[in-house]
Amino acid sequence: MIIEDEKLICNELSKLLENNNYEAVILKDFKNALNEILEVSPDLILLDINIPFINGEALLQNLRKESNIPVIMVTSINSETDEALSISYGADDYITKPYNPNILLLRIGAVLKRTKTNYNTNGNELIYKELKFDSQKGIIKKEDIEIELTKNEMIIFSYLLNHQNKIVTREELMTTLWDNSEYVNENALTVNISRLRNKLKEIGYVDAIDTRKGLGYILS
Amino acid sequence: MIIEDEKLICNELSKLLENNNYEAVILKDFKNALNEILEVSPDLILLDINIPFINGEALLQNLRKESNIPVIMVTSINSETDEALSISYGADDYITKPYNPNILLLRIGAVLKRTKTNYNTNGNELIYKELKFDSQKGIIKKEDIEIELTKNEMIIFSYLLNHQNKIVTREELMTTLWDNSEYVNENALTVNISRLRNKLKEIGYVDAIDTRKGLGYILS
DNA sequence: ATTTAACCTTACAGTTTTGTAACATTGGGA
DNA sequence: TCCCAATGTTACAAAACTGTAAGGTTAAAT
Repeated sequence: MIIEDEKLICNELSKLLENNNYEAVILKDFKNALNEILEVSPDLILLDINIPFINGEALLQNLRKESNIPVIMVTSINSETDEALSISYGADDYITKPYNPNILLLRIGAVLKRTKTNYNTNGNELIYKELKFDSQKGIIKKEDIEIELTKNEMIIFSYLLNHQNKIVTREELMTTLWDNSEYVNENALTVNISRLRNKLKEIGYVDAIDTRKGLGYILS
Repeated sequence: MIIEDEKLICNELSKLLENNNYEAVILKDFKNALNEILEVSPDLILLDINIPFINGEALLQNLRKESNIPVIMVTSINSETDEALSISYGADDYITKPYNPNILLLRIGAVLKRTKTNYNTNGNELIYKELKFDSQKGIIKKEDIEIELTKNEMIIFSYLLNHQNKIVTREELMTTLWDNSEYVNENALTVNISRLRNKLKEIGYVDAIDTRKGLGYILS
């Protein structure tokens, strides 16, 4: 979605995007911008910071209260203040006019790539050696073999993956698993670790999770 | 982690970061960069593109084969070619020297914020109106109330959330749920949707998931 | 207004998940 | 070397999850 008041630039951008297999929508009603954005729910917004009737930064700030749709700010002036503000208000990137079309496309591609995790269910793959772990469905894939993890195993494995090569304390894991519930046996964690290890063993990862006695566990 | 050959800049950066509650590590052995990075497993890398013994772009390219650690490229020349290359090789952002310390900090903050989904188990929160959904643990929070979703409900709700305001076909959901398994009753989806709706109803979201007969479902 | 395919609800039983308990093992310090 | 706290394993029963079937409801098309 293009939010920009100069018709000429709008059309240019539109063509550029459509020539590159994006679907472009131009926001018409600046006064009703927020509603229109949420209605259309675009995959990405190109937002000019200087448009009549509305303050681009304020719009971004309001949008961020309701949505994480990626936003690339387009600024006329290469002002560091604008840049700083855009980023702190939640823009995903910014570019200054006049822009180089190729760079704009690269930036759009880069933003979409790094935000797609939030927009595409299949973007949840974490990689561990030869394994791919779909942290949404809790499925570990090794070539053609697939292993399903239970919810607890998923939580533990995700946590370890996200802290690869770092020691993770038992307490951290306890909190992550049972944060807000009543007391559970300390041993419940040990058992769940054991179960996870067994599943990893099935696909040849025998010592993936190492115990550091007195400290915690480490995935390496 | 700072990857930079000018000692002076290294120290400046180090101080700046530590004054702002980051932990800074300076890469020493440029020839063994990739191993050292993976060993240290930093939360973010500041990578100068022009360092001796190694080509910054090549390093980034190699790093990206093994890890998604966020990288901010630091370039001396404001060359559009560099910029374009960095982004296409997988840098998360870039900044040109001489940099404004405040902007560098903002950019670091922004990159960490948007990438933390992959690095921090608590970064998996999706927002839907007044609800927060932890898509990792499958917990929906509304103020102080919490509701737990089962694995199937999690998958459906995540998918709908990621396609908010868009019609999602039953087939899409079937594939997402049972992609690689044997045949399941068409009705199994209906039942799971029904269960999810009931849980949403418990916290006051009665018509959150709307049926578009013949087309699919829409979360709005 | 009627029809009918699409969708919903409920109950149920097979299966999986999970915390607990009881006992086994381990590794680091004294 | 011995000891013991920390960690592992196994079995088990309660609880949760999930697909199916059977029958009900709905809305779009004729």
